[in-house]
Amino acid sequence: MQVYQGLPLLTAQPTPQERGDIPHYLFDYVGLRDDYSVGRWQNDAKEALATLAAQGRPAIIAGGTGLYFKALTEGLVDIPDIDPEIRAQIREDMGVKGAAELHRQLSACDPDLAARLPLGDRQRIARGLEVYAMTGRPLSQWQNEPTRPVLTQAAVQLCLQPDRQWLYARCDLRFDEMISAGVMREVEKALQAGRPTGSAGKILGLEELRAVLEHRMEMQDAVSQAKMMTRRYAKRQMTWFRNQMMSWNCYSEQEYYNNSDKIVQFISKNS
RNA sequence: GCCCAGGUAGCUCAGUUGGUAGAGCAGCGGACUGAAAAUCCGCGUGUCGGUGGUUCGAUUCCGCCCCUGGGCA
Repeated sequence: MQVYQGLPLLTAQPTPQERGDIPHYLFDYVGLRDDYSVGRWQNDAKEALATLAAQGRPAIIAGGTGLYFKALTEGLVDIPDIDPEIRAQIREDMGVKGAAELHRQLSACDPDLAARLPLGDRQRIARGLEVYAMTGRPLSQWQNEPTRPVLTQAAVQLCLQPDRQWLYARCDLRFDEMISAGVMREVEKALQAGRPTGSAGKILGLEELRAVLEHRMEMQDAVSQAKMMTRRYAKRQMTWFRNQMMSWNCYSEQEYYNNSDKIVQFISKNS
């Protein structure tokens, strides 16, 4: 979400000052109405890494999206881009016919995928259908192809796993700080160009603040709702980290908060 | 002080004609291959305010006490 333009506060992007001190890549460069995906990010990341490598500078890749890290460490299958019309049609069908009906359709063209997807998983069902419609080949077959990691050089893999209560308190504080930093003005301005159509529409807090601007919701309710969504997201991240990044070096909040020196040492020793 | 109405899960409440209780939201666990700040799947987590009594058995009936809200003084 930090790739999007126009909402640096709401997406908690590094400040201009931070960006001035250290070059940052892949922030603030995608239109709010653009389609974006792991695939595009993977390509952009590959490019940025090559740029840094050419300069002989080390890269620090920071973020909280498990899937994006996975794309880096394991790679993605080389599936062609989907025709926007196909995509739009399937999304419309999803709204009109419902997930269960599309799941039935998926069973016909990709039984293996359908078998492992719940009837309600709109997003993955739609993905399966659009890949088949675009390529004539089931997504489950595509996914059997071997992938190549994007990260070719050895990397120090650090995973921060803070205490749950501490983390939730930070989530709440984060949103309060956004409000006092003037995020409402930022959102109002960003929405003047029209509503985000793609994944940018899912930016945490955007929907709630929009409802406030349109007088459909009280500020107080919007804030607590946005905080709740943030906490849920953090919880999902923790689940991913716990179960998908077990081989990473994990630090709990207590450890990294008090022992940042140790972490810096660890990084410099291992890189 | 008196009279009502309440005290059941973290919250808002339902319910048990007496056999230790269930919804929504919150929360917790899990999945994750191109929308991932997404999309899903699973799971009640409880001294039924306290204390005596009646009863084989009380969260439920009765007494007293405590707390909250409203009314009368």
